Amino acid sequence: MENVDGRYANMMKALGDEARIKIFVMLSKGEECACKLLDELSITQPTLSYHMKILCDSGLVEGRRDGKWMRYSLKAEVLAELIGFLSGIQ
Amino acid sequence: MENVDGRYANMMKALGDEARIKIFVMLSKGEECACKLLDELSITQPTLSYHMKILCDSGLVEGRRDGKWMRYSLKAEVLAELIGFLSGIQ
DNA sequence: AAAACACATTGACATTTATCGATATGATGC
DNA sequence: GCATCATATCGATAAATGTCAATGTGTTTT
Repeated sequence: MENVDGRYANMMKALGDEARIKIFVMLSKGEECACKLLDELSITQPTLSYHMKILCDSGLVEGRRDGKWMRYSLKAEVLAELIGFLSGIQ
Repeated sequence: MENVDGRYANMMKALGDEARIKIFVMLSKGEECACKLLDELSITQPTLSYHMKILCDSGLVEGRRDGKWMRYSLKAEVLAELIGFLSGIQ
């Protein structure tokens, strides 16, 4: 999966899930801790953790530890890349 | 799956596959018949048909019959919607 | 240092997905 | 009308995915 198409396919696969796209939209308001995301969604904590890993692996999201919490945020430049790729089509 | 997030999640799920994103990029050069797509990809004819259905169901692609052939093309306005949605994030 | 908190990882499981061979459908040409 | 070509559908199957309860890990609080 390490060609160009694969990279973008991977990003879109990451966003191709309703829970994850909701998370992504929430993060567009700014950095959020996992616990905050958790109580906006009807999923368990392990499931959230699973989705966050997929989002981070795609490159579209990053997390940092802040004491007990994990704070997640968008990587705007990666999203911009994806938008650029899609805009290049057509 | 009929809320807004679901609609875009569905589009990204459609593009979240390497074969389908390749198809999508091919279609960006203009309308193509299935047979042409088929010999650019290392998949069987039923598998291509399966992928085309997913792309069409997402709204990003449409097909029309032309005699024996099916000609597929991008729906640029739907792609533009998706790009607009992503651009609204961040 | 023990308890509590926030999150990640593991193992299990059901569902979905991608794939194929075989077959059906629809159009064209003879 | 029959053979052929292009595509879709069906049935089967293996692999990937999303989900959870249970448990592990790292951090803070008492």
